[in-house]
Amino acid sequence: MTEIYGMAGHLIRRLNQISASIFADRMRAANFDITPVQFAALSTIAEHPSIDQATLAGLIAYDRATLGGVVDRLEAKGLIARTVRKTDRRSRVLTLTEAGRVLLDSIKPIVWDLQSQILSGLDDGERDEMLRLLRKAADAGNELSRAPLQLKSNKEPC
Amino acid sequence: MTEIYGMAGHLIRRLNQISASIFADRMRAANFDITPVQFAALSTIAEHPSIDQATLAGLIAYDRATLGGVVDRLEAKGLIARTVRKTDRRSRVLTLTEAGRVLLDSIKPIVWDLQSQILSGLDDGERDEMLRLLRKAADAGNELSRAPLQLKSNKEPC
DNA sequence: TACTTATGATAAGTATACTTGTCAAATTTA
DNA sequence: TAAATTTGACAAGTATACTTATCATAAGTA
Repeated sequence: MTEIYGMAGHLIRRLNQISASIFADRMRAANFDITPVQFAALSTIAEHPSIDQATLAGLIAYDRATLGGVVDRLEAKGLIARTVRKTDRRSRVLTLTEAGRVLLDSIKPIVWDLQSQILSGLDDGERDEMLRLLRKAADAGNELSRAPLQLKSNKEPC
Repeated sequence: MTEIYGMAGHLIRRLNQISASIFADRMRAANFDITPVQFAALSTIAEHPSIDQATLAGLIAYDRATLGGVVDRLEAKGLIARTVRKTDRRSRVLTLTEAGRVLLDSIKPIVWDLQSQILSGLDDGERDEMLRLLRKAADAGNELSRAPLQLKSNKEPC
């Protein structure tokens, strides 16, 4: 019937919209004003204190320009602090504030819980297989993305 | 290690970015200036001549406001014509122009071909299974999306 | 040490992808 | 038929998600 419905790209886009909607709904229901990227950034800063923006962008697979805006908003909300690194005055070092840590701890269980809702149409076996295939496809296509995941840093660890 | 990497939402977002990048690369390589949504709109208008914007939005799972901008750009490029419907002066009726039809015919084979590239990390069996699971998950989650797919029209057919 | 190159960040511009609100026109209901 | 509701489209505002360009600072090379 309609041509696009079976296309991989179209289905992935729709599933991404569903995923984003669920995230927004659950956050709003719990009275938190946090988007998916903002969560990814907060979570990764918590695991890598004093990370710089470019490295963070690589770890969550974002381009630097987009991440700059995300970081602006997190700073405006008082969830992170941004300071110039002494050893390299070009780079801005990111750390969670106390408010940021408290918020992250509060939303983590919600974010974990909502993951299964995203694939709620699938049974347990299908969900496992879907996650395996998603991981495999995303890894294989990584370099085709405009903002590939970059796990290796060419710097000393933060 | 890093918490977000195994999450369904994160993987779906990355795969969507990969998909969008591949689409953009292939269009640019063939010297076409068309985005994925614009293709979805053109393709669906071709299948439903004289469709109105709201119905089109439902058929490609977009909200009306976003689609308004997409349609603006397609009209500005001379690919579609937008006229006021006589039987309902609120609604704008969309049709492909000759240029739109020629363009659509040119890019269709490219779009078909690029679908397999999106899942190039998977073997044939895995790809079929992935498409099945994507379809199942997207259908099940449809109503959770902000812009659900709406196949049934409450109007007479266009 | 001067010169080149690379890198972190930002700025400006485009295109989604939504939200809320408004307006006009149509439909339904009273 | 008048009033209430619904609906199609658009406007304004926010947040990604990119592109290209620029700037400042570092690092490497001659």
